[in-house]
Amino acid sequence: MTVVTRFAPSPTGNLHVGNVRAALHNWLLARQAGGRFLLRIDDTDAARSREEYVDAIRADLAWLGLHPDGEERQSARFDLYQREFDRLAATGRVYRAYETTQELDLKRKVLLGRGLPPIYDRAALALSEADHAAFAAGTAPHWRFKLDRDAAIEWTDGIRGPQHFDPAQMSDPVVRRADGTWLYMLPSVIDDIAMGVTDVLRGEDHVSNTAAQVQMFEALDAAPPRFAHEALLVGSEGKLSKRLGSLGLAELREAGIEPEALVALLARLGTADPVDPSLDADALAASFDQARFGRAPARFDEAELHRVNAAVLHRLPFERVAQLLPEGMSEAGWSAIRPNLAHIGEAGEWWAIVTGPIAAPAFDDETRAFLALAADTLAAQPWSDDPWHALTAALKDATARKGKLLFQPLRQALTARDHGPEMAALLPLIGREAAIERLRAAAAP
RNA sequence: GGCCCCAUCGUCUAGCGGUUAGGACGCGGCCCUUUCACGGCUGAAACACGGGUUCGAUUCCCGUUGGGGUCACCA
Repeated sequence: MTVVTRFAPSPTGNLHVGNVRAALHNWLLARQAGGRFLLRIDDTDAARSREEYVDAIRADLAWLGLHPDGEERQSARFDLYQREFDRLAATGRVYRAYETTQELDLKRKVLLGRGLPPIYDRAALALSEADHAAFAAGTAPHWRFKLDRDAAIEWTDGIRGPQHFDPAQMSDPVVRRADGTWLYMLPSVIDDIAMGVTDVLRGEDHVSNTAAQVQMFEALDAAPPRFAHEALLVGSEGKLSKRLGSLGLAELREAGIEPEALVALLARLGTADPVDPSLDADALAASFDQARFGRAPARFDEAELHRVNAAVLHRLPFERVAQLLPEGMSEAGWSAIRPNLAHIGEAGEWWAIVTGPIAAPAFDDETRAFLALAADTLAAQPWSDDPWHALTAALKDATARKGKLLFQPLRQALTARDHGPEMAALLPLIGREAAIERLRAAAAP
């Protein structure tokens, strides 16, 4: 059977690192199996869902290169939910309840206060038709899914192994609000069935949802998909690291992170496998393995992301970055400068140094004389393929200078910097005339 | 509080009764390089604690401590 995975964000905010990891892993899982990766916009909560977030999610996935093979939208599927809901109502698997939010809150607090788990007491299940009629006059019901408390819930989790849940320890989940709108739990199951989802890979914050949903699949006469729940990511801020929910893609992008870097890190973080900055998505997919992920929360370190970013940058081909580079920067320029970059934005600084003008430091008399000689030497020499080595070799013969004393003044006069990309690569980019000019300027008193 | 996960170098982790406790990132050193970076080699660096079980525990069991998740008319 073809593998079908899905990423099901709700458009109530921008994607963050945790979301993206889930999306990426589902994409990798589908891709390695030659299956399909679907995007499902879980916008059942009309009050919190916003169209701009839907667009942002699509844009973020595109930026990362995680192109969905299909897209669904829950707000367009309410008819389907109604039909399936009716089936459950007919068999008594959903029931009406009338407690207000405040009442439920109170019940929970009382239970918690007595050291008991806050499980719904099923009071509504004992209501008679007369009770319902009485309530119906003033209150619209919300609906709960009736868990089968006699059926132990079990599944083999792709990451956590065999799972057992006692339905008696769980509350019957509310699946429909009093205003008739849908809650996440049931539509998700209905859609997973309708969309043919074979593998549900999500964060471990969904484990208890899965327990309830396993019974929903059965109640709808469908076999549950394979489930896998991965440990969440935590931030690296201090000792009390919090769950990572805030770090958005937008700010990562602004910080100069390339999508390939985020993909490379997120594909491996939590496993023992080395992060692979090779830019090869197929290789990442081929080696993706749920079972290799640890079950303890992994720390997401932004500093590490920046390191991976540098490694990725050093491999990015010119065609990939041409649009992002300063006007006029050539492929040779990219090749020369690339190894010295941590973020692509820095390319501009170096290119500005190549194109000039530059503000070289002041030199002492002796060094100025040397730089004047360098200018003359360069002017007298034919411009070769490797002018840097031709120049330094000639100067080495003509003067007593060598090593740092030889090249450092040249670098400073030519680039106004103490360090940087290899001069052998830089000098041809600067060009003969400009180089002579810079040396003469630095030699002038 | 109930339930569910988890605990190995600074970090991510391998390990599935007897290992010089392995790898990756980071860090130190060396090499390469007429700079920095890149690259190559190399070094330092860990089994949370207390009880068991066993000839022998990092490994199995129990507890303590510590982390994470969940218990919504959010997803």
